[in-house]
Amino acid sequence: MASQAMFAEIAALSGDPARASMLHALLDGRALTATELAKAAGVTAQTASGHLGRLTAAGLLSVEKQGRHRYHRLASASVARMLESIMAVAAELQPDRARLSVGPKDAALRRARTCYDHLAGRLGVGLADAMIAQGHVELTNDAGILTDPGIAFLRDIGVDVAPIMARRTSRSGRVLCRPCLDWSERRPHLAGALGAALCAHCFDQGWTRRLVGTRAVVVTPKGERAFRSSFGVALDDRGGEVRRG
Amino acid sequence: MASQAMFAEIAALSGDPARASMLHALLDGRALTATELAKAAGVTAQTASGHLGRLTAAGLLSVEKQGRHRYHRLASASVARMLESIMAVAAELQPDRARLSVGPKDAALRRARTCYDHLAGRLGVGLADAMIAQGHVELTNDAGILTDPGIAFLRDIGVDVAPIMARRTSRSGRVLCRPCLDWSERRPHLAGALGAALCAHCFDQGWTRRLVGTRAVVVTPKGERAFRSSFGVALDDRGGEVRRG
DNA sequence: AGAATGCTTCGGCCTTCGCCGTAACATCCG
DNA sequence: CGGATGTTACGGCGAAGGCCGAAGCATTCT
Repeated sequence: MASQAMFAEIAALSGDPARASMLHALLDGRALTATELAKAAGVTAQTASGHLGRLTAAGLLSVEKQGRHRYHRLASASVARMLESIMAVAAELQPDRARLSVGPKDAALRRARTCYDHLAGRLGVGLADAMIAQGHVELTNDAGILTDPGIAFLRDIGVDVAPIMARRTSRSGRVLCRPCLDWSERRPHLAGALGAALCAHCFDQGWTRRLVGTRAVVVTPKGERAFRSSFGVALDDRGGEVRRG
Repeated sequence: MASQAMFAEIAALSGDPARASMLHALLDGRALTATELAKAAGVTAQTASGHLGRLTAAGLLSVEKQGRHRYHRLASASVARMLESIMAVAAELQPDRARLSVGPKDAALRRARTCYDHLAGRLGVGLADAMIAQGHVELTNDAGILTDPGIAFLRDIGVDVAPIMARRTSRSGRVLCRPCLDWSERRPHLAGALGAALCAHCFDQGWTRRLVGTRAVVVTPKGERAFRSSFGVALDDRGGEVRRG
């Protein structure tokens, strides 16, 4: 089968440590330069250039030329989903001891991060849990549904629901959404159009801010208040559970 | 990050052509012996043994000893999902010309095959489409929902709905189901508990039968009648579209 | 017990490929 | 127009690992 060779090629490209680091860095959906990616992977610019060339030639990355910079990004959402699914397996196979002995950078990532176009980590799972508790969404590991009160809620807090509504089913008009297994929390959070819209809203409103050079995001004081008042979510700074009020 | 190394290891393991062939062969959910997998990968038994040892050590496969045979299978559903997601990317990146120039084995695979625990190919997509048309399920690329008439329908034709009903959401009791992007049809078919139950029923009733040494399945005459009468689905043998009556 | 089958281990060959140093090309800046 | 910065091309080094033949266990069959 022809696609079998393609399969192996894609997996092999993702399987080199340096390239894996680059893909990992790109998993937050932003476009990064070759130099930034070289630093992320811990290799020289020449080596990174070679890797990026191969990833782009295969179609996993797309490049955008801007002046003397070349911005690389994941070619499509399906590539992001593939990376997520590999991470899910990695998390599942990861011995528990390795998950406990991690540095402060990991702690920040586990607290809140972006996952291509939506929020993940304790924040992402916490927001999902809050919306479930309030009857705004229903979620399983396999699928999810956004309820009418949930649509009203999102509209209330100012989320642009148009891209979400565009995906409702043709027959009943119900709004389905995609869950994404959180590799650090091992529970589903909101992905798909809903997760993307919610994430975009958080950045627009200044509730969250990206940390440079990492996929981690910080919750601003304004965000703390908003998440508490609108969602009833408070993130414990000392690594504990998410609390719902 | 510790999981980053794990990520690269998993992808690298999946990225070798011989191992990719083995994983591919195991994607139908059955357990195969080392010799069968060696033949599938086109390598000698010694080489296959080495590969299988590495895949098992990493946790991607699980082994079951039975007499002088050792049966290998995918370790978990998340591994199967990962493989599917890589295939989805491969299908997306595949140039169209390569998809047209394929042999008869590919034709059989595209007509009907298993995808870990559910049906795929034109048959899988056709069944999904039929259930959508009759209002039994609603499906998007991201998620799906099984309607009350759909539950009744499945019960009518004798499907064991218990494992499906066990997954309904806690609040409203709605039954969500997982779509899976079909790499040959590029459209979603039914996966998750619903897809697994439906697939199991097809084999139980003798509607479909596995072809030895491949993931392809054949539709029996009895199956032809059942699919036509219960689903309104007829598969065109000459590679055309699925027809709904 | 002896033979056959399934699988694994070991040793050696050989290709692949990741890496960097050097150097060239491209773009922006003063 | 030089100089600085970002990126790519080339060549060579070295390690990793895939492959097989030969041989060794383990299990089953006769």
